[in-house]
Amino acid sequence: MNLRELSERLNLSQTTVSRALNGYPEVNEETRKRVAAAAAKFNYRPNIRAQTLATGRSMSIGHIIPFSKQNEMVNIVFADFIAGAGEIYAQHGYSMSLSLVRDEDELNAYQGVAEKGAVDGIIVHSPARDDPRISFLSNLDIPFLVHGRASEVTTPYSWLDVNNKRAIETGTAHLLDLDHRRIGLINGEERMDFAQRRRDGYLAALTAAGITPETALMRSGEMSEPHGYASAHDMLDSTEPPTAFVASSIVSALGVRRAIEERGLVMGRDISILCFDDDISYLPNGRTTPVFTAMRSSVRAAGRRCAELLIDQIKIPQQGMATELWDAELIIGGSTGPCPKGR
Amino acid sequence: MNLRELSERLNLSQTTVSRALNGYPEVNEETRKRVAAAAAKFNYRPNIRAQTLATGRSMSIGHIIPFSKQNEMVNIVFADFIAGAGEIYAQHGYSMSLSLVRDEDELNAYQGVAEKGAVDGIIVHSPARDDPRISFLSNLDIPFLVHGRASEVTTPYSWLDVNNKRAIETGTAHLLDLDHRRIGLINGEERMDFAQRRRDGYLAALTAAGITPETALMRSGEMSEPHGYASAHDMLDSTEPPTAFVASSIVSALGVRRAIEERGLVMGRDISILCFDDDISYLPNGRTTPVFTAMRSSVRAAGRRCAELLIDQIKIPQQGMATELWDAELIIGGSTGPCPKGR
DNA sequence: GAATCACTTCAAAGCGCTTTGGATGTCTGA
DNA sequence: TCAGACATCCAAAGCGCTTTGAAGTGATTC
Repeated sequence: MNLRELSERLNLSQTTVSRALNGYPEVNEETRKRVAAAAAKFNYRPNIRAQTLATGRSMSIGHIIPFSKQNEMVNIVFADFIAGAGEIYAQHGYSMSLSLVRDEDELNAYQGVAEKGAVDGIIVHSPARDDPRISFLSNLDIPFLVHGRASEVTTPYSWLDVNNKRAIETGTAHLLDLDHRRIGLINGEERMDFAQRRRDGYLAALTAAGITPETALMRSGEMSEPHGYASAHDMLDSTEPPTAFVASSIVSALGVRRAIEERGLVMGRDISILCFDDDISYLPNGRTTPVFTAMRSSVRAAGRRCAELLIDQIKIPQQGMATELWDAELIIGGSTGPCPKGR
Repeated sequence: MNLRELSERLNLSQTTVSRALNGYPEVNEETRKRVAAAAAKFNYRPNIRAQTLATGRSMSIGHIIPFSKQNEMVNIVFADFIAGAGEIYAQHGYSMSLSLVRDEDELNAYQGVAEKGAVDGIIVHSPARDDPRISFLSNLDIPFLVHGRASEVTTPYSWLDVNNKRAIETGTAHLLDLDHRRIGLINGEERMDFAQRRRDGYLAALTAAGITPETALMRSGEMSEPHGYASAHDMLDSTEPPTAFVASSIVSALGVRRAIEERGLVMGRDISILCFDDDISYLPNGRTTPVFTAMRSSVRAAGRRCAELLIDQIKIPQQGMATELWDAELIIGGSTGPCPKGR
């Protein structure tokens, strides 16, 4: 059943039927009801492909995931992000188009997707410090929004980010307040902008407390359980082991905890852990009493907000760039405590 | 730059240009080269919306995620699955369309997406035992493939599943071989087909060994770390605690481990854990020496294969239903050992 | 009674591609 | 010399919708 058939059955023009269905004012209320009834009766649904061709809008938002970064990207955090974004897309009648492309094809993919008119807007994930995608997309004349920032990119662009530096600075300062002096950092890959900023926050807090950072206490790598474990394991094996850890994600924190407990040490008493908590739905950090003391910021909420901002931008293109900086919240859990005496 | 413009510059008809670009034989090799050169020069890309309207194919596969099941669906496993599927989609020129819909709208969403012609095929995730989506989609005349099975659905459909029953039966038997007699089961939600089958496998193994199952030793719920922890915690508190656990996912196993270690018990010596391991990329179960003894089956590989099967079905609709049953592999890790004497 | 207006409706022209059904010219073989 | 085969190319008709520009009503106004 298509529009022509439906309009023939109703003895109306396609114009009128289309307008009735799309809520245009210039159609008699009675006619509109007749049309609506017939549409329901014949189970008519406008063909979306024809619709997008006619309107010039695809009603879909693109997310492009590069392959080699896959483990970083199609990850635990990404899943929650798209859950949030998808919620908003649904509300506004948009769908989400995911494409996975080989790393070296990524820029091409953006271009392809934009010029082929497959999507109305693009979300850029996990930017690196000097991410080429941003200036590339700027030249492409398609609305896009970055989840995160790219410090070294100078062209203006829309973004939403957590204040990673301040978050980790606050978290580290909290450990310092508990008299910890040797604090290990287990960071994400530092070519990622957020990881770099977190490192900056860590360094800033130490420096403010008059402590000289030690490279032996700073690790970076993928935010996985084994990497958290291995990093903590190494540091705890050293002659001057840390008394506290800052972990860049709850997944690495799980690994750190394992390394601690493996030694018969008690988390929160013998060794403290503070981590960044993206408030992931199925790896929750405890409901009433959080397991880990953490800097928390919901990535799902970020997904929702990114979607809103991007849709705004698509609807009203002439408006300027949108930028939003969120602060993470310090959550006190059971994983931190005062530095044991004499250490 | 569109087809008309391009063909005018080349002094050729749209037909010829289109055919040249799409590799049809009835075009002179020299002409084809001219066309290709011009297309590259003017950076021409066919508008995908026009293309899909003209061809009647949308070149995209739908994945629909219901809201209330979100925590089950947009989860750790789902992320890896779509990573696998997306890889294959990219190879075949398909894109993936994700939509999140409220639970009560889900059937409508399938219908909408199918009848509006938004996608060429659909992947159904995490079926329940009597999943209404399957017969619904069967009536909708659109290719679809279920990742998992729905035991109580009688209409034929295409699916790919892991032999969950056999997997957990094998795993439980392994624990029995180690002389464990009290084995706790920490399962997923049993309205899900896979969870039911895993329970069946657990029961079958116990029964075969002449052991009467106890409801006190069987839990089901979301496959999260806290649920794993809480379930194990409870069971270990009972008067006759289990000496081994079967966990339905590596995430719940992490919780079980926490409950064990919290008591100062050693995993693999005092208490054994066997879990189902979906071989998730960023929660890997150890590389050379697995942390957990597990029944392993890669969900990413399943995603890849599901995509292949579905694309096949889209390309050759007249072929019958595709079904594939995969066996999980027993991986011996450090989390299991013989049952301590006298227990 | 003519002119104006608001309210409805419609025919037809796109949107940018693919594909059908020729048309044209060249070449072959009898 | 001419039918048939072959190789190339093209005009035009879709695909199913939206939207422009115009037209047909009565009702209202002067």
